[in-house]
Amino acid sequence: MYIFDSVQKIKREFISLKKNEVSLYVCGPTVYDDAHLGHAKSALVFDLLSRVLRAEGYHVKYARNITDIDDKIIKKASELGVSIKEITDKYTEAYHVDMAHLGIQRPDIEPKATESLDAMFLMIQNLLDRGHAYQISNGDIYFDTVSDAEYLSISHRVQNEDEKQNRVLNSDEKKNSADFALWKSVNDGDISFDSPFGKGRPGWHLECSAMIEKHLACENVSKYAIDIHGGGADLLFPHHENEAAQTRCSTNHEIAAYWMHNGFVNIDGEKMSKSLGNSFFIKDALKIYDGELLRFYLLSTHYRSNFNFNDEDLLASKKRLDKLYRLKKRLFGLEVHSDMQTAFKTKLLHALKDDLNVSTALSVIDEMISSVNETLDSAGKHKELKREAMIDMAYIEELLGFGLQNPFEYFQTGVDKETREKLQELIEKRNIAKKEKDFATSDSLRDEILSYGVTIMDTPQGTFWERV
RNA sequence: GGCGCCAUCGCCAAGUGGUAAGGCCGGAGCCUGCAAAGCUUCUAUCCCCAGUUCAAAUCUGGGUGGCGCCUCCA
Repeated sequence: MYIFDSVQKIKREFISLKKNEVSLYVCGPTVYDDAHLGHAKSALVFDLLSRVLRAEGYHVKYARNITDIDDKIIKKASELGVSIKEITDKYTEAYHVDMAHLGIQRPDIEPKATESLDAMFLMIQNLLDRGHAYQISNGDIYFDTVSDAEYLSISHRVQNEDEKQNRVLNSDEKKNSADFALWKSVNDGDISFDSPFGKGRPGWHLECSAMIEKHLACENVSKYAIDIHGGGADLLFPHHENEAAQTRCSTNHEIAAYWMHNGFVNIDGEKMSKSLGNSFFIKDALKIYDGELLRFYLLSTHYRSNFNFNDEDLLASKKRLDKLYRLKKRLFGLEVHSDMQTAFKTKLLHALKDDLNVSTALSVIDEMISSVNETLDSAGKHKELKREAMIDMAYIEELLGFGLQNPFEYFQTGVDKETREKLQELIEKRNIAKKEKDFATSDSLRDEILSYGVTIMDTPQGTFWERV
């Protein structure tokens, strides 16, 4: 397995801290609103990663957090006059529903900030004890960035002159403008939590560091807490930089051995943002597109590239996914359960092992589809070939998470029962006309069938219709 | 302004030193009563300039053009 480490900025061979085990932590959503396509992309990428690692034989411990303490949640709750739990429960559930539609497996652990406060207190106390944090007069606790010689080693940023000047100009008690809050004290009756440091709420960077320590970190094994830490590219700074600093200074290890950051999703060439009014929520996309198609499309480009979501490309993806299902149609009826290794399986995994090279993986799939179709065309009954193709298809389902539907239903989704029956009736009539070589009638029947927004195809197995 | 990423066929997109994968669209053909589906086949020298090398899309330098982060963000 090779992984592009976005901190070292090179592709590195992946060597796990513990033999055959991988700990993976991905920054999950802040649950104050519906998830958009960007959340989908990130969840999809790391879903794929965990599948590939498992296929490689690793026992994967995958954690993706739910940030359920956050100023935006509190703001929304107070605006609506409800508890933050009402907000977070609602959007956590919505997140799970969206992810399920995209075929994303649930992570092994889904830690919540509200359930990890003990770990945060411990970390803050450690940082205070070790002289990496300080409390100011209003009760806020800050991380002292100057006390960490390695600060900025994750993002490779350099402190500029402005920031140094800010330090002097700053009227508050922060020692350095780059210092960030570990604990915000709250005295104004806002929603807050009790802590050894007084009432308040944790800084958002702290949540992830603490949850990693609590749920994933392996002690005394190496100089790293976990194997892989992932998230969106925008999290590299300041979020991950600060996470790394907190962990480094409060424990005896660095936070992660490998860092992975996925690229952004843009809509028709524009950045998704609320101010532009083009946030594309998953639940809205699902009203138009099949979840599996969205999975296929969002996964079709390398995870590190930025992704430009648009209808034209999505249609091309649909046609590509259709090919897979057409082959599945041809193989329909065959039941195969086998762990048999095939050349295809080896090639597919090999592609994905290379930093999740999905493009190559898809080309391997396309070539398999073409090759099987070709053989099937040239010499009808190839039982062994069909069996092997079925095994290969099952592997695609397992590794990439698409191709799971019944192939006939896949092409017919969204057509009601009444129409189905009508179509079946028309097809039978047409087949009779065809048999009698009454092509004028059969063609007019076909026109009628087409008017239902479907297309038909005559095959050796009979006549089938598909939604256009 | 600081740090960084990217530029490959009409479109999407791999390849990162050894002579350009794959998909969509399009052309031609096979199959088909005609279609559809499937199959066969055709279509790029890699933004520009200079350099390194036996050899560069791949490395170096300089342009040009996109984009990201630096504030909450997947």
